[in-house]
Amino acid sequence: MGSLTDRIEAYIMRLLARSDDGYVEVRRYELADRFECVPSQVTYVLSTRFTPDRGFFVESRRGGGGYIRIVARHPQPRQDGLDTAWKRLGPSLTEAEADGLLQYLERLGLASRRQTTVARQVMRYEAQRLEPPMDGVMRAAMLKGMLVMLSGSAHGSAGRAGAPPRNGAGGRGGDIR
Amino acid sequence: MGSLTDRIEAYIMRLLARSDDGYVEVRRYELADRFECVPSQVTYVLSTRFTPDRGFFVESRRGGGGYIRIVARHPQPRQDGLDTAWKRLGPSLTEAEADGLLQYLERLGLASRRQTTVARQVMRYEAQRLEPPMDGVMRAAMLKGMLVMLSGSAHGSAGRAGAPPRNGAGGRGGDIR
DNA sequence: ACGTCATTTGACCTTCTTTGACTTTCTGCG
DNA sequence: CGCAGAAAGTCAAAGAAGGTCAAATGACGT
Repeated sequence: MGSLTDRIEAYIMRLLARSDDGYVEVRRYELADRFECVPSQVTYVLSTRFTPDRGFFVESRRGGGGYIRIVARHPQPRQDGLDTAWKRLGPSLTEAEADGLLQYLERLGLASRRQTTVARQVMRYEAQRLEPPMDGVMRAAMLKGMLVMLSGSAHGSAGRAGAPPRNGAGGRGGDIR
Repeated sequence: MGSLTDRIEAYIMRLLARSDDGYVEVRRYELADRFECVPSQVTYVLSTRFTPDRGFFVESRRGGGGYIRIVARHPQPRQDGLDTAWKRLGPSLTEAEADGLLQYLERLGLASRRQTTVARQVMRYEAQRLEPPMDGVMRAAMLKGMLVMLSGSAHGSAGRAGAPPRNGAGGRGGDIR
């Protein structure tokens, strides 16, 4: 457990959580050195885990004094993160979009790993039996239901979140800037 | 009794019972090794015993550091009326049915007045802009999302949202299948 | 015995991770 | 300007899991 990639991801996540600007700068070779791996391993982690899809942006410079800057789109776990979530919620969602939202909720500590996992699975299961236009509506609706529960206190609400997740909509080539 | 499949199933069940988050992660080859069988035997057990309609979801990842995660929809066997609620939940719901379920949740103290009210409003609003076959799907999905949040974290009361961020390493999300 | 359904196995496939050789960009300095 | 050195980027091959599928075997009911 805990592949190299996972450990590096966790490390960067920790740095991000600690910084209050919502971004961190690292040296590729320093990371590689700390984790005793080849530099390109770092590139791999960045391109598969810190994608725009998951709410991150990566910027870098080569040459002397080069660096890699990782910016989190949602820096502070804030209570009004819920509003943001509602705003990101349209009438229909693709699987990737729904996934991004679930990860977002988990990062903010609004939903637990368990909850997001179950939600993801139920969505999959249900989507498979629905015709194309409907699956998106179903995903959006499920998310809405989840948000509704988060928005009110019944007794103790949601569980707390665990560690930062990852998952994948297969980070396509790291591209760009 | 005592078929290989049964023993592996029992073993996983035990792991699940012991975990307090309602899910466990295993390595396919480790299980195969422990039970001295081929890896695909494990796949067989999972696909015949840990199915969605028995209340389980399986998520996995290939490649280095791969794993198989088994999640129980109801961490605590059958607490509250959650299970009943899931059963009453088909692929589609009329407004009246959805309403009945919301009342049911409220009666059990699983959802607050505020939550059910918001839910009802959102459903109304959304239903109005959907074509006939879809509104029902939407209602059912919203309820599913609500139930997912309710089955939150293992021990009923669970953590309070907004609890300490903490979060270090360890995260491993997963792909879904 | 015979047919059917559930288990076991095993050969082969797909996906994710790790490595390493080679390329492209920058910065600084003659 | 042009070159050296410092970073970071690319890409493809090798390694590590897990998934599939169908054939062989077993269990059971009629």
